[in-house]
Amino acid sequence: MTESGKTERSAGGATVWDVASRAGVSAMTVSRVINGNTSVSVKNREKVMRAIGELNYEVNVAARAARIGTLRVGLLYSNPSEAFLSAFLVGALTECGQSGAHLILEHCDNLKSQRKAIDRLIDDGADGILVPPPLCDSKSALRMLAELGIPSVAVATARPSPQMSAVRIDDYEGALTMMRHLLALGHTDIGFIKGDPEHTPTQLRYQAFIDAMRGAGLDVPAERVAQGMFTYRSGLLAARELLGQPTRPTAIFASNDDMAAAVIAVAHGMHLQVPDDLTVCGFDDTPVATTVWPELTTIHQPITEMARGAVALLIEHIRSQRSGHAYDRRHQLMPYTLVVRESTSGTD
Amino acid sequence: MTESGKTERSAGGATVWDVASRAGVSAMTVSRVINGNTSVSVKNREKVMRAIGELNYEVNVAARAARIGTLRVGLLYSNPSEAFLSAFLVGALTECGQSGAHLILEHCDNLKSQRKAIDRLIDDGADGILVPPPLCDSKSALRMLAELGIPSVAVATARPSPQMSAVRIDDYEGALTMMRHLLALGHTDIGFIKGDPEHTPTQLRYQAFIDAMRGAGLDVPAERVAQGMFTYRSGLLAARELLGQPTRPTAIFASNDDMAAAVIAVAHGMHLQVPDDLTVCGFDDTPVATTVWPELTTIHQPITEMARGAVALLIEHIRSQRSGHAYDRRHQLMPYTLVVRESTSGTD
DNA sequence: CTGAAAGCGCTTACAG
DNA sequence: CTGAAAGCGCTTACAG
Repeated sequence: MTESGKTERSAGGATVWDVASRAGVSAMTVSRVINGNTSVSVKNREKVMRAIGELNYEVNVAARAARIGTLRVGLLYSNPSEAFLSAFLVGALTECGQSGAHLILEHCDNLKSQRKAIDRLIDDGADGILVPPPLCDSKSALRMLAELGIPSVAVATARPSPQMSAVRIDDYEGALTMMRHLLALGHTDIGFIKGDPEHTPTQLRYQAFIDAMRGAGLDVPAERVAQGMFTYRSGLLAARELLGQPTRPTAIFASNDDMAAAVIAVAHGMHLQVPDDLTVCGFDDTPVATTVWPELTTIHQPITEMARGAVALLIEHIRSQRSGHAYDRRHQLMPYTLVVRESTSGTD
Repeated sequence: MTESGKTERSAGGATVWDVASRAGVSAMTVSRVINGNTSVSVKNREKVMRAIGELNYEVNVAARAARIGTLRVGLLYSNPSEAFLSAFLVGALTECGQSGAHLILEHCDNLKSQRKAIDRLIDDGADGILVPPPLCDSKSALRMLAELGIPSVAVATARPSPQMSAVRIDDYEGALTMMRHLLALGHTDIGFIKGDPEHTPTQLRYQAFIDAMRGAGLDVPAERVAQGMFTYRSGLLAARELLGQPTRPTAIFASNDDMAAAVIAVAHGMHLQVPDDLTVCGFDDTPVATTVWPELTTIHQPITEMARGAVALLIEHIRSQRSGHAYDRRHQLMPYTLVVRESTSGTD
């Protein structure tokens, strides 16, 4: 516990001056390079980049923030599940921490409060706004943001607007991957629970189900599809509908985890063993997926990473806007993962 | 979107110099006051405090971090529920963000990896360590930390060690509050599901149940108490045990939400309506409490706030240690709340 | 395209 | 107990 440790442990320790002298340029040039400023000769830029690599230089975000003023990232949210919000916040806060930015939160419900929440965010000095679901699918919210011209990034929307940057997974491919898993297990009679029609992923996940069934030469009778709303309660109803048929499907694909958890509860109520008597799977990989028993096979949507990416995109946008550059909206696709747990098994 | 906005919106804008000139002292004295340094005359301290209030001064954490080096807060975690971890991270990251500190995570399972994880945390420059459950109840982990003499704070342990600061709720009083709710609803035949015996809150929550029953002049037959492990699955087993008796209790108090969610699932399986046929309640108020239907009546444990408090305590400890002061361990009790939702009702 | 200077707000020695 | 000076690492005008 010596006092000397304090400085020694400082991350790397190289400064813009170290990089500058090694590269044979001024600190200013180094600063310009690390901030993506274009007015640096290719030659100098390369020299600086090399020096940065050799010295293992990392910018001191605290010092930068001290000079530049702390960036404020606004988060406009309505009523996502708590689990989603937590995962999202972890990612957003982590990235903000690393960039020395502050996160400010604002909640809203209806249209009128959307307007107010956005105004409050801007009054509080938000330099850009993060828009998670379901707001990222709200036309009115997106329009307001566009009119204000404030940098914003949509997260986990399935149909991103070209006007705005977005970070998402491919919901269609994700659902297709789950279907391949079920088909590979030998299931041919599969039920599906749709999500809230207001959310953009709903249609894509359903379409993947239909396409996969057709692709396998299988019929989809109307009684194998139930409407849900992405809530546990709606899953309860949908599961009773699907399992109350004269003949039962051997598997149910619920288009999110909350509804899949409800299917398991209903199945248990009917003395059906999961997965022996009924295979169940969800989508999203939220905490409930590992809370219930058996744990859910699901598609992992990397919410935390997506939030990090969204903050990074937002900061990039704000930066380039400040230095007067044009900024092209970016649509970033993140990788999803099929997570096989105990709720799915073969048909034999 | 004028450039001028950038500076205007800066938080308040008052600096140590502003405060100093208003208080008629030097910037140094102001700095000493805001850092809790003792060597300032009472008179000057008061003058500074007044000036801070009048100017609405807030220290610029970015500038401080630039000068002092970024503080690193280590988080040593093993296998809490994801929901707990998320809520905890949100609080810890928020507080770290506001203090300009960085959070570094390290995971461990068994004893050997505990040692390694702590070493890694220290190698990575952790200035202090946060210890959430269940590690905060691990004697070996606490001993290692004590031997190293590194500032640490236990969170949500029911029996805090006097050697270490701790932030927690009163588990006994919390459980008592829930019992009063059940008793007030008219329940006299109440089942209880105990938690993992290795966790310190387990005993206290159980004791409160026993004491409340005795206090109301009610018996607690052995078959009204089942052993759980705080997991959903153990709750499934415990619920079957409790509800499989010739006569059923009218209410079940599960000592956490995961187990309470399992009780609801089992009850539904037996065609019992919750809360009409069976009242169910949990403890902790984790996301699952609002995911299941009906939503759970539970005791809200303010994990996010507790994590914030823990980080604040830790930073205070590190600061005073650095400036050579002794630091008294602090045990902070946070307020819990009874949250009444739809899973509990009266007996008539 | 490039750099020398001054400064962001705070704190660490160093004096008194 | 108190303060004048120097500096943390970076960036914003200002020159060239």
